[in-house]
Amino acid sequence: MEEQKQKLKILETLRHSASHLLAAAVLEMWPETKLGIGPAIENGFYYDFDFKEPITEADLPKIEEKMAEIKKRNLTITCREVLINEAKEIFKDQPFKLELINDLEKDEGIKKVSLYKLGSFEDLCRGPHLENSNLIGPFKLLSLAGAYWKGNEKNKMLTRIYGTSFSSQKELDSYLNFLKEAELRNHRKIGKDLDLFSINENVGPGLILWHPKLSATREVIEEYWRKEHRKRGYQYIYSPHIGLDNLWKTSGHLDFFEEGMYPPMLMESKDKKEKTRYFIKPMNCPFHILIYKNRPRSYRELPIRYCELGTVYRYEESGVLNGMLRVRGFTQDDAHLIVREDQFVEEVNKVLDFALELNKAFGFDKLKVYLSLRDPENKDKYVGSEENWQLAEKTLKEILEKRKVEYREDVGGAKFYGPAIDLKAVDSLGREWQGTTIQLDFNEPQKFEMTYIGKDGKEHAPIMLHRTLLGSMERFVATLIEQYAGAFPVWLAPVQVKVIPISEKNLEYGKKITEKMIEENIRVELDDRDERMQAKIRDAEHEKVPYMLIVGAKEERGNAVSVRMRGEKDLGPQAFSDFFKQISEDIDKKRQV
RNA sequence: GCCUAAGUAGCUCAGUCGGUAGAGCAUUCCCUUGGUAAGGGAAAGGUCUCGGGUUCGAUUCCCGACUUAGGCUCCA
Repeated sequence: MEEQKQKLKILETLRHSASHLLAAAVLEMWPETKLGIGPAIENGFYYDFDFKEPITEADLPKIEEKMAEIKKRNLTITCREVLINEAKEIFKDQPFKLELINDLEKDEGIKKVSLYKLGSFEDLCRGPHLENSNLIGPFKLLSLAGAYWKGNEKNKMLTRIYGTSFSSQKELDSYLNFLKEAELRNHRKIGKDLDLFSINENVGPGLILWHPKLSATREVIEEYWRKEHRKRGYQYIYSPHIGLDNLWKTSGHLDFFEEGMYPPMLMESKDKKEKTRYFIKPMNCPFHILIYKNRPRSYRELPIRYCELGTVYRYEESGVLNGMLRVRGFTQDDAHLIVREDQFVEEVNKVLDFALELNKAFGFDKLKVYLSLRDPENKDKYVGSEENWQLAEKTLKEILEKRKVEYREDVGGAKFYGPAIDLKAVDSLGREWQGTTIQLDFNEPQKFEMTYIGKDGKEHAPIMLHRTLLGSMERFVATLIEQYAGAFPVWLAPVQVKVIPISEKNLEYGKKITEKMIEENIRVELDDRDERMQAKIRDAEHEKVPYMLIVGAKEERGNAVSVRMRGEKDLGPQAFSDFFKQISEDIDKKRQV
C-alpha cells in the first residue's frame, strides 16, 4: 500500500513536469501565449493557455515534437523562492499568473512564492518537480478543450491541452490501448451498430427512442427490479407526468430548480384571470408525498416504502447532454422511504444491502462509496437546521464505518436538502459510473408538513429518504452496454437464441423449436433468410446473440440442435431438451455468460 | 450556456480547386439448397443537416441556425 502511494507520487511529479514541458514548448512556438495553470490529474496532465491565434488538433503533433526536442536538451529543473513583489515583476506580462500571485498574497497572506525553471521557461509553481527534463517519461498529447479560467463560467474561456505521461513506454501504450478499448465500448456506437436506441432531432435533444432490442433488455431489468422491491416490502405506485404550479411551489422546485425545468404549459380558464400553469415533473417526490399525506398515518405504518419507475424531465444545459448517459427525459428507479427516527439506521443499511445485491446481478461486483457532505464554507446554500445536518452527517458516517466499507468524503457534494451516500459501480475497464444514491431530505417533509401519529398520540415529523439504486434506466443501460461491450449475458440479451436452419428443407424444424422456445418465454429469432449458414452465423455473431442453434438434416433426425456460443466455435450437437435446460439455468441464475 | 470540431444513401466512408455525386455493406428481386464468421447477379436508394448571401450556376465559398462529439460548468 505504502509502495503504491509512493509510486503514485512519483507519477504525479513526472506528469507535473511534463505539463511544464508542454508550456515551455508552447511558449517557444507562440511566445505571446498567456499561461493559465498546468497540474497533474488522475490520468495525465493539462495546461491552460490563452493563445493569440486559436490552435487546432493538427497542432498537437507539432507541439509534441517540440516537447521531445526540449526534453532532449537535458535541462536541469531548478527551484527558487522570490518575494511576492519580485514575482509580480517577473510575471508582469502574464495576467493569469499575476492574478494567482495576488490571490496568494490576499487570501493566504503568503510573502514568498516558489518558481520552477525549465530551460528559459520559469513558472509559478508549488512543485515538486523532477530534477532534469530528460527524466520526464514518454508522453502523449491527447486532446484540446475549452476550460473556464478558475472553473468559473463567468470567466474567460482558455484553451486546455490534455496529455498524459508514464514512467515507461509500455505503461503509456497500455493506457492508450485502454482509451481505444473504451472507445470500442462507447454505448453510442454500439447503440447504433446493434439497433438499440436513437435520438431524433425532430423529437428533441436528450430524448431517447428505445428500439425493440433495448426495450427487451429494459423489460427484463424492470421485471427483476419490481420483484426484488416487492420482496423487500416496497409498494409500487404510479404518478402523473405533470402537476400544477402550486405543487412545485410547495416542494421548493420553483425556487431552487426552475431553470432545470421545462417551461410551463399554460391553460386558459374562463373563471380565472390568471392562466393555469402545469409543469412537467423533474422529480417524483411530491407525488409520493401526497399519497402519503392522503390520510393520517400511524407510527405503526412506518416505514413506508413507495417505489416507482418514474419518468422525469429536466432541461439540462445543451452542452452536458451525452448519449444515454446525460439526457433530458429519463426514468428513475425511484423510491421514497418515510421512516421514524428509530428506523433510520436500519433502513439505510437495508438500502445499501439491496444496492449491493442488485449491482452484483449486473456484473458490478466492485462499488466505490462516496459520502456527500455539506460545504462548510457555504452553509447558506442548504436548507435545514444546523443540528439536523450535523446529526445526519454523523449518522451516515457511522453507518459506513460500522459496515467497515472504504469510502471517500465528497465535501460540498450534498444536495441543498440533505447529505447523501452515493455508490459508483466500477466496470470491467475500471471506470466508475454513478448509479445508487441515497439522499436524506430535510426540505420536503417540512414544506409538505408530513406527519405521523406517534405512540403518544401526538404528531411527529418523519424522516424521508430519496433513493435510486440503478440511477436512471437510461444511464444504467448505457453503463451496461459499455460494461459488456454490447455482449449482454443471456438473461439480459435482447435476443437470446438465434435459430439457423442450414437449408430451406430444415426451415420447418427450425420453426418448430423456435415456437417451443417462444412458449417458454425465451427471446428467440429464426433466421429464415435465403442465405448460407456461414453468413447467418456471421450476422448472429455481429448481433452478439449468445446462443446460435444450427439445425440441419442431422439435427432434425435426432430432435437435436448444434449449439454455438457467442465468440466460440461449434460445441457440437445435443438434445434440444438438454439445451433448453442449460439456457433456462443461465437465465434463472443470471449467469454472466 | 461557453470553447473547439464535425454533419454526403439505413450504416461505414470516398469525392467535387464552384458545373446538383460514388463504393462496400444493408434493402428488394432472381439464381443458388449450402455443415460453423461474407455463394453469384440485377434493381432501387441522395433537397450532399437546414436557412440566408456571393455567383450565370453552391453539396463545395461566406454568414447564421440546428444537431452531434471532446471538454469546462452542472448532474440521475
